Amino acid sequence: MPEDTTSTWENAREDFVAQWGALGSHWGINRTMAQIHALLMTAPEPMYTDEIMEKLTISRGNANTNLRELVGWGLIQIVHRKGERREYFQAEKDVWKMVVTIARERKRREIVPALEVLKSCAERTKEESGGPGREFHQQMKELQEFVEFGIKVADTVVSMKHASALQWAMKLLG
Amino acid sequence: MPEDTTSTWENAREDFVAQWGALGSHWGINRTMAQIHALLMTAPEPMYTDEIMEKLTISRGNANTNLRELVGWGLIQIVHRKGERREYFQAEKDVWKMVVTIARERKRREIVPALEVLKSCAERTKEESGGPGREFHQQMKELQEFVEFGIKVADTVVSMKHASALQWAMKLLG
DNA sequence: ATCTTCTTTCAGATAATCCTGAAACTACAA
DNA sequence: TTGTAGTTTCAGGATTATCTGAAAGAAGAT
Repeated sequence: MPEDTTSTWENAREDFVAQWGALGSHWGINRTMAQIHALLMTAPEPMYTDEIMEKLTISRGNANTNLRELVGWGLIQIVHRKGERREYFQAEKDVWKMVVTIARERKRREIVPALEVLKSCAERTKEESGGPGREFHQQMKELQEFVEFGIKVADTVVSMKHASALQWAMKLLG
Repeated sequence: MPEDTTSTWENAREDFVAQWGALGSHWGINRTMAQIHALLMTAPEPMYTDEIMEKLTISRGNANTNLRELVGWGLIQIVHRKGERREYFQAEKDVWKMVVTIARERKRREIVPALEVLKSCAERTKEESGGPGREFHQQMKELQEFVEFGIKVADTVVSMKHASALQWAMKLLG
């Protein structure tokens, strides 16, 4: 087996990393952060900063910032090897756990603040007695209730174990 | 009632527009596009380009581009008034329909292409007999199946009428 | 055909985001 | 204390996304 050429799985991995990065940037997630995540998701062993820098050809600062960010999201963990000082990083590989984590974080960071604004918009216009003001109020309330309901459903699903969620979804499809 | 000050509901509306814009940009949607959408969602009457330009203080080119984009997403419609040549725009106000539209478009534009890459990654590594290559293959397959399953669930939910979806969700919540 | 009103396009300007690299920092070891 | 290995920070640079405005295009009205 030639050692100087990249193996098939490593080529596929590079495509995966690139696509994950592109997907991230369409969903408001920094491309590099998504790429690091993809890299760690598919890493046979935990990796350390310099390996990641080299694989993605990015600077130390960039790698460090995005690794911290990923730790902040709870998508990767720092692990230590006995006798070694440097930090290694590993990603959660279970897809369901990953999705749950992302859902929790996005809710906390984006949905809840948006909901607060909807509530405030509804509250401030509740005295509107007619016309456009009243219509606006109704609309904000409707939107608020929809989001609150959506949060409840998401919370329920996300608190399930993978198997339960699967079973539940199968029933829906059946 | 003083006519020279902005009414309460219009202040609330401005907050809503701003927040919707911010939310959009956290989810990979151009801020202006989201703002125009918010503006039209809360417009008592269909609006035309110049009104939108003024409300959001944006250029004609920007307004036009993002209005077309919104039409492309199916989130707003062009309407004509009899005897008038210019185009008016109105947004779908039903929240459920709106969510369904967004889900359909994002699936088509982002999820399906990403799925193709997963499939290709899995396909290209199916011969890997062991070690990291095999692990990678398994992971891609798992991810692919998860996404395909997610798409099925989403399609099912999205094809429901609002009332059915609500009923179904209520049962889930217990 | 020419005018008028409205729409579209796009090159260049602007703004938002992201990245680099070097210096500062931390902590353990000798 | 000095050295070494690793981590963090952040000012300035690079890149990408977005916006402007003016010119060109379209189509009904006269």
